[in-house]
Amino acid sequence: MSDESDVEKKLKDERAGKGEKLKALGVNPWGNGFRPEHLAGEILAKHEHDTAEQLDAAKPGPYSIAGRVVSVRDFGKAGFIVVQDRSGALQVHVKKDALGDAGFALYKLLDVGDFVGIRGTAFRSKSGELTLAAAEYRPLTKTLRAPPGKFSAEIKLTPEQAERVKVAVAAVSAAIDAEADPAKRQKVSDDAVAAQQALLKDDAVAAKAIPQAVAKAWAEKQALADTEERYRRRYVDLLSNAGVREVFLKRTKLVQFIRRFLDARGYLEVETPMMHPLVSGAAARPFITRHNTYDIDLYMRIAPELYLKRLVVGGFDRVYEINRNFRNEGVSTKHNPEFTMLEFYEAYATYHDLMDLTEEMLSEAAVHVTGGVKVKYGEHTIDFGKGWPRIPMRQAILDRVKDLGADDFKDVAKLRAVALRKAETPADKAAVATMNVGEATALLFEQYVEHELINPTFITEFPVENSPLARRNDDNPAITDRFELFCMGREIANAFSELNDPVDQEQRFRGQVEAKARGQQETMDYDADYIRALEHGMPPTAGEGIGIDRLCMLLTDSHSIRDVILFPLLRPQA
RNA sequence: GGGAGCGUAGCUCAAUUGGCAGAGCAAUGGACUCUUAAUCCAUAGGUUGAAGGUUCGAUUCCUUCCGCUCUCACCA
Repeated sequence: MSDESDVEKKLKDERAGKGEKLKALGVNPWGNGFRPEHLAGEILAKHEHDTAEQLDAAKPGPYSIAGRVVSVRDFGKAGFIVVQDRSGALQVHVKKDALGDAGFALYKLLDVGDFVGIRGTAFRSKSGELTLAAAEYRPLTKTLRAPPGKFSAEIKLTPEQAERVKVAVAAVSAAIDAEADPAKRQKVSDDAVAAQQALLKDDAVAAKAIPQAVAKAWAEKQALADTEERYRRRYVDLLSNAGVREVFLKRTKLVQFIRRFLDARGYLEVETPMMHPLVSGAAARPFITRHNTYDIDLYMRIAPELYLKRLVVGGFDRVYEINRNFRNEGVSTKHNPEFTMLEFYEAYATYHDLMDLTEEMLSEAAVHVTGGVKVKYGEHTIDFGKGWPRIPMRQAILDRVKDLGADDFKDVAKLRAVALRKAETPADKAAVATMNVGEATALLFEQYVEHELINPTFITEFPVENSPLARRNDDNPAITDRFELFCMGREIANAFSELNDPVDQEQRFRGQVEAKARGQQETMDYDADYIRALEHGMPPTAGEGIGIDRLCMLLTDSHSIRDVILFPLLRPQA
């Protein structure tokens, strides 16, 4: 990770030297102009069921593909290489007979990781793998740096087979890890593979996949594992770890699904400012940036909420935005300074309608991204199947704190006393001592309930104190028409019927300004223009925000937000 | 910001109480025209994250710094 070592320079020089030799043979090592007409995955699918004899008779093709060489097995005057493009990986057989002396000399200058173009016909190798017999070999890009360790190629299996193979691979890995002597590991591995294959003899395909899967597991282990290097040089991580590619493909699928889901319901996708003159829409500390010509400071947005609601005032009564928010706060496995948020607003809907919508959207998203409503996350299985519980916050607390009664929610002293039981530091205890009923209720929820909510659960009836933009409940002015969705002990969504009473909103803004004056850092500014917009009339509206990164973590079994963000923020290296 | 842990060859990892820094893969040279973690023979590859200290001797013990991971706090 430090400066380039002599070894690194030497390895690079060796590859650069092969580039020079290519030039001497009349080939630009970074040339252009090869236009592949087919994809590896396409060719594999087309001939999936063709036998070796059928292919020998038909000689289908010629096909042309281009991609990165992820594996080379050389036999002197012939060799097998595996070429990977965006669709998958296809084996190619090169031999001196077919390419001629000149063409074969180019192949001899190949390094793993280079890009090549291949033209040839399809056949099945003796071991049954669909392979392209290269009639033309074109070096396309010489790579100066070797990929880290082994590439891992894709293997196609049904989910059931994949699960059985996974169990078998785990057994083989355990056997290998138990053998301390590296020299004996090969034999241990062979024996374990044979044993696992015997167990799966009822499923020939799965049994056959075991050695490949073991190889893949081994390759993943040989590939880039250093977390820092993976995050700093994501391109290397992506090109060497198939599992990482899969996670980000799933992320894209998730976002595409959400767009289609909302588009189909008449929502309009919009883009609102990322640079705000005021801090608004959430309780968070902002990044400050500067515009030179206007000579003003601006805040990177912490939420798009007030702009989206202005659009509802303007008549776009179903809008959504999927975009970045920026919060100048701590970094952790669950927090990145910039993160992606879905916010959507629907006029004439209530927060009850949004619970229905959310349940539908996320259960369908789970199926779309993972193939089913039951999603594995670490030790747990999350069930996204519809019928999620909807529990008022106070009820959720009462269910778990047995010596608390419904009437105690009027008694701030009693609430503080219960909260004190879990307050550990002196600072926590001091904070509890000054809390009002709403704040204490919210704290009790965090202390006793939040972490226990594994399957998706709606919590409703939030105290008005920490909901400055939400509509008051008609029957109980102490609570708001709001819910948050919890899953795996984390907040996934936050929604409420919007406050559209300009007078009430003005008072709540003033409350925020006063809190700021008292020294509270995470408050909203007074937004006079937003009040003015409400004075023009916002129809009754419900709105919701969903953290896309965290949802993506749940659906991809990722345990750090950095595993679902392509380029997470890291401290620059000295 | 607090606490705990980690950093050894290009990659993945070893190194006994503080006693000659090793292995597999990758690389280099050679053999090999159906391999798929190809195989076989040979070779080379290191400022053990950085700086300082203790010691006859430090990858190992101590201090400081850099980076990362986990965790707590703030937060979504």
